[in-house]
Amino acid sequence: MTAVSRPPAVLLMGPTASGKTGVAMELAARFPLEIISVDSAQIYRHMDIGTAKPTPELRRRAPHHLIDILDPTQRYSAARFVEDASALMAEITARGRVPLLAGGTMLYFKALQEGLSNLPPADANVRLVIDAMAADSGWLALHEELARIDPDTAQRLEPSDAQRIQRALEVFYLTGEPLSAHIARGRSAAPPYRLIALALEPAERSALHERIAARFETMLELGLIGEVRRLRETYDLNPSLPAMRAVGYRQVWQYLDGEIGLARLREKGVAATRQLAKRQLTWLRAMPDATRFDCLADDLADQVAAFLAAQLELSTP
RNA sequence: GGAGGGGUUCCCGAGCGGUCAAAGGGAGCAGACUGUAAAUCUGCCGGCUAUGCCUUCGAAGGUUCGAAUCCUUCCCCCUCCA
Repeated sequence: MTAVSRPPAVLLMGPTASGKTGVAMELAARFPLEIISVDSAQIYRHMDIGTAKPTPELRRRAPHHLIDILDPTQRYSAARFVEDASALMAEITARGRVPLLAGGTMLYFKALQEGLSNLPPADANVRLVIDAMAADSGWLALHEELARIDPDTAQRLEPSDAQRIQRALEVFYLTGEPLSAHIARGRSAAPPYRLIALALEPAERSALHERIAARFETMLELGLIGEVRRLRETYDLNPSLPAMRAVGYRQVWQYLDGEIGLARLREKGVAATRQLAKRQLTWLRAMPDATRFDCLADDLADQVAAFLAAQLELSTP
């Protein structure tokens, strides 16, 4: 199969508050697309305001996938995303439509494009054991332990990077083989699509910062605090769950616990969002194959649509 | 009017004669990233013609070899007594 004869799939990437949803809706109105959300927070049900989830109205106008697929008590992963997204891409393509993968979870985009090594999934029990070991002897000791069983990985990980040390140890305990050995065997193949990667980036960071501040304020007005309160009443949640560590939710959690006041909640919520956007932009810069658009442009949707029209033309000779 | 406390680098805040461009935290900037990724971690963070120089600790003087640190006056802020 030549590159051009492979079916197309569009990747719409951008930092938070860059206007991805609006562009995606506009594209869906003009092309036969189905949207696959690439968002580690919008997968959660009842987390609507803080994740800036597309409204039911928008979701009726175009098919959306991978939204509201888990309860906030559950965990997701890059590997599951690749699985889910790949299956959906195949279905959508079979329907004669084009998958539009839109979102801001850059690891998921990367995993989809470059594949993943064959590694065991997370194991809650093993992680509990490792946590207990860390509580007992400290992460420094676990980093040393890792250095004995997997020197390559230990060297590349900071002794302070507890999360990755835990994962590396977990892989070893589950498989008896060091993480680096698994990785050395390569990655799964990229999905058989002609990927059209689009990146929304602000020409001016400060303008994005203004949008972020305004949007967080809007979220508060829409009842973000109440949303988190309801989540706490409905589910058996705790602040270490991935869902409750999401930007905004983590800060509201602290507010509801009385750790911070409203002013501080605003400050911390907005700052956390800016920091997220910054990390997303770092990912984007490392993806040189993406075609870039200034997300602050007035005619952004038109620009993207025009580019996409030309690209899709190539795919349907 | 009287008695105290205080003004420190973008913010909070330590420093209280030299080892101070000034702890620590926050924010910001840059980066890393393989089943937690809206997570986790790292570096930088007054300026420069840089193993040194220049500007900075409310303002202006002064003491001292040497001051963010001591003295004087002045300008603000807070608490308390009237």
